[in-house]
Amino acid sequence: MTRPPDAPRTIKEIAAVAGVSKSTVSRVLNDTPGVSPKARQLVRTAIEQTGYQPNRAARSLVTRATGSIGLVVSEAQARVFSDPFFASMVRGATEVVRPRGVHLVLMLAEDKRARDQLLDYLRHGHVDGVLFISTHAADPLPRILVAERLPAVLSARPVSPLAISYVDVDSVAGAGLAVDHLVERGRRRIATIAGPQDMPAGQDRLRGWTEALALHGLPHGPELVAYGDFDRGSGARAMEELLGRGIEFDGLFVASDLMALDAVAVLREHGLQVPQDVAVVGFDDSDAATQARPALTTVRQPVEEMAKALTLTLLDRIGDPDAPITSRVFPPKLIRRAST
Amino acid sequence: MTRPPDAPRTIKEIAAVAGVSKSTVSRVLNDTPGVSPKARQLVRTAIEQTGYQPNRAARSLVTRATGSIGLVVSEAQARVFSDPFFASMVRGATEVVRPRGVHLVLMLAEDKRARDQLLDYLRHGHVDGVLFISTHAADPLPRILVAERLPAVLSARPVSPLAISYVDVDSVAGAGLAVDHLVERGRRRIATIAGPQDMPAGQDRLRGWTEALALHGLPHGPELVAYGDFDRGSGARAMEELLGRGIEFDGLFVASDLMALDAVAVLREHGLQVPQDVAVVGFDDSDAATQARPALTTVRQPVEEMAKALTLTLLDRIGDPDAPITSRVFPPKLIRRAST
DNA sequence: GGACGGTCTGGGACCGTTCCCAGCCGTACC
DNA sequence: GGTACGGCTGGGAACGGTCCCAGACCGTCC
Repeated sequence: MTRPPDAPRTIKEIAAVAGVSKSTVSRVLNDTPGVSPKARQLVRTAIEQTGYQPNRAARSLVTRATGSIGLVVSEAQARVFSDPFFASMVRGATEVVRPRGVHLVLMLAEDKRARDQLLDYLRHGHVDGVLFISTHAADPLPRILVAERLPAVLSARPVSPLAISYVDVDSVAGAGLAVDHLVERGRRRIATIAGPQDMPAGQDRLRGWTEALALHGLPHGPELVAYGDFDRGSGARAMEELLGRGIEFDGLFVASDLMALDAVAVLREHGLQVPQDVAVVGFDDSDAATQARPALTTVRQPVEEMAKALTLTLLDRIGDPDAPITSRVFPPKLIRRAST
Repeated sequence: MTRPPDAPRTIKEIAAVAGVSKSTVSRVLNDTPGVSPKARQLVRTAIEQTGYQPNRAARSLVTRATGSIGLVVSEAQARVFSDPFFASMVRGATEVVRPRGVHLVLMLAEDKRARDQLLDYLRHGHVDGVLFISTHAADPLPRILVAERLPAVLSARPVSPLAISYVDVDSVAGAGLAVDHLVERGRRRIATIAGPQDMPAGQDRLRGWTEALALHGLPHGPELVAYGDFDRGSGARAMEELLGRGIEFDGLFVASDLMALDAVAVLREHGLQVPQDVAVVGFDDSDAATQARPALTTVRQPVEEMAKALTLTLLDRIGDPDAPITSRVFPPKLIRRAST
């Protein structure tokens, strides 16, 4: 396992071992055509035997690329990390990046000062591209990156149209799945706790709820809607508000798991049973949803697959800055559990 | 804000602007003595004006250092990420690393194959050192890194003695704080749900409980102890076990917040009120502890401060491979909430 | 048989730093 | 006044790759 201390460290030494010139070794390393099969094989075995790996710095110096991409976490709070979304995102990105020898550099932009520093940093070519992770709505960073012509991609659809590739889950369809499931379970009056309406995810999930109910010919008036901000705490307030209106409902679709768990707790405090009195469906399929009692029925996004697609898109764009913008919207999946 | 397109990109151009040689510029950049105050100032303003930043690759090539450290996450599950510990760790490390221009490269080692690849990678000098994050007990990676003489530090005390710097919280003292607090609250029969006894944190927290109770002259026999594995789910089993023994207790110290939340749920299912019938103290001060109902009294580790200390230690060691091993144990703090 | 074209090869300039070394200048001392 | 020495400076050789260019070699065609 351990490499002998005199292992070749340079392309020159590999060339000597293989009996070719360093140019040929370089060609083999970069899969450049115009090398005879024999020479190619010679170099390959020499590399194999010696466990040689090219020097990143030397390569960077001439290619002017760093071989690393920034994983920019732009969020005031630590929320992104605790979000299971982040873990899956990292895992997916890592899987794409690892075999290509590209590094994932973690960068935080928690406040304005940090963001300015980061920007200055990115501008100086410390990374070849940026994988942007944010659940935050009005983040100015993506727009700036696009303007700076730095290859970048987004982990969710931006609030306003932007010349940037992103991946997202089909939130409208997801909300539809949730509603269909509740209807199938015999629920006829289905309320919703929606997310903030200045975020695409918030808008789409509400729209999905509305459209699906309309399709079923069921009520979907504003009296059945309360708003939260996706986060813990806001779900409880929204639930109290809904209950305070004195309207009846036997089904509830909540635009995020965290708010849904809040809602379940409040329902319980009011003596209502889940799912007997009110069946509840969340969104995200977070850890908390699995561990809750009762376990939460929810809508899952294929995050890891999305992360892979996103990372590939970024690498494409780095390879060719004029590569077309290719955003992909993934289909969600309903995860049936005890809350419905 | 935007840099003019003709901004100096090399040390040579800065030298021309400042009217000195590139050697002098290099000296100023590296804070090498032997530069006249006048020349130093000249160079400083030239750099200031032009927004010049040295080329990492060129520097790396000659110094044989990469200017980046690996943030190795060695954990089978995504658990590390959802752990608030991770978020604070990253924030602390970032704060230390950013002003020094050092990069944090995120590396996952989820399974054996990934670990082997990672090892190969680390050996080839892709990072200057490793900041190791793991809550897992028997991880072989730290030992290997030490053997490979790669500068590395650990985010917790290793299971068996190892020539490696680490930071940790004083778990014995933390458990003591919890017990003292329960006693102060008038509790006299205090049970515990301990962590796994093959992990330092598990051992120490149990020892702290035992010693504190002994000091107060209160019972601390094995009938008052049940074991879990720190994780969600195991706390419920342990709680059932304690209750099943039919012994009496009015206080409970649980070695992790996640297990504590489980325990509270089980107590409730058995018709017991928290804190009236049983006062409960957890450990970690996780997000979940704040959001629980009732909010959980718990023991907090100063994670961010620990992360900073740890990162500084690593940087020291990178600067001087023979720097002494300096592990630090931080004092915990009791966070009083509604569960006691 | 020579001109030509294609495939493959090797030499060497270059990327932007660091750092060694030689040389400059001014001062202090004999 | 010459020498020694100190602080300060600049030139240039590395570092390990990529890639341009020139040329070797071989087969084909007129």
